[in-house]
Amino acid sequence: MEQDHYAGLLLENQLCFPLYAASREIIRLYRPYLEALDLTYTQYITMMVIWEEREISVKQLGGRLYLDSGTLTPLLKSLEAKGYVTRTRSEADERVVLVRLTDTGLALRERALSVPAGMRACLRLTDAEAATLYKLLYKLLTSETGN
Amino acid sequence: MEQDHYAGLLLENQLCFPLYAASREIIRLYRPYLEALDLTYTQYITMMVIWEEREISVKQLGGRLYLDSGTLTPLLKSLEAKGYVTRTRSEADERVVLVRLTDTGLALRERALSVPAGMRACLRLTDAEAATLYKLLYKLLTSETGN
DNA sequence: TGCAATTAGATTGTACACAAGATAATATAC
DNA sequence: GTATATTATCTTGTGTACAATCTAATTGCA
Repeated sequence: MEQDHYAGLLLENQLCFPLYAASREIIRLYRPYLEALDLTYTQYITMMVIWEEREISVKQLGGRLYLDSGTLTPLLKSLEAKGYVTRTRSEADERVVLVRLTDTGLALRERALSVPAGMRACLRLTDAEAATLYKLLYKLLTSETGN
Repeated sequence: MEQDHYAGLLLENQLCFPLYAASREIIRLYRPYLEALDLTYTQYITMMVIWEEREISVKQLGGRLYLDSGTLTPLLKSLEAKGYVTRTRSEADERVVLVRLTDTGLALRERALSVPAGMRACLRLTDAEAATLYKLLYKLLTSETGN
């Protein structure tokens, strides 16, 4: 009786909890790999976008990463202090701050090349499972904005 | 050529990123529901375990939630300040702090009953998709500890 | 043109996460 | 039985997250 009534509030019946816990566990697994690059996990995924784009505004970066300026501003200042990027106001629109990859930042990409394979080896999922998980996570991520 | 070489470092080819981003998005969706209960998301899942156990040590709580005392100590002090739990040293072992549900904390459970259904309505996943996702997330969560 | 609305970014304040180190209590080895 | 190791928790410091607020620049429109 009571079990049924409160079953919805049991941790083991939540979808959010394994999502939250697994996310933190994966980030924890990245730590040793990323420490060698002097990057945190958030800095790492930020660098991924910058490696791809070479130059991008804070706003666009936030759109890609689902992060706002409150998180990105200090993070980008830190990446700038490490010498991986520069931050300059756009001349075309002074509101915009453009983040640009430096040579040091580009060189870091080479050293980061081994990270993804190392991480994949840590995860005990088959390729099919990983693909299914990937699809479902993106469905979650892109579907709930309407509410 | 270059694309292939660096494909592993593209954000869109990461499994970790949608995991991380979806986790934050779901927690963001919980916010309006939990604000009415004066709980953050982490406090909410902590209360779930305490509602279930009534009394639990900080260590056991950390095992259930994958959180350490550095996170839990201030969080539990905050829950204590709100009147939902008490924190007392175990008499049997003075190293252990026992967290106990108060009457106020128990009453909060009633008000939390509507949260899970409200959240499920926000997620546009079928029951089958949710079940698959749940299974894969727990596989991730429980399988990578060996490395 | 001129001004209200919008936009991009920075700042502030609160709350995690978590590594690293400290402290006190208990268990273990000898 | 005592020295040592282990354990549980707390504390400190760093780095996110994110809401709310602020500022400055740009856009839109009457």
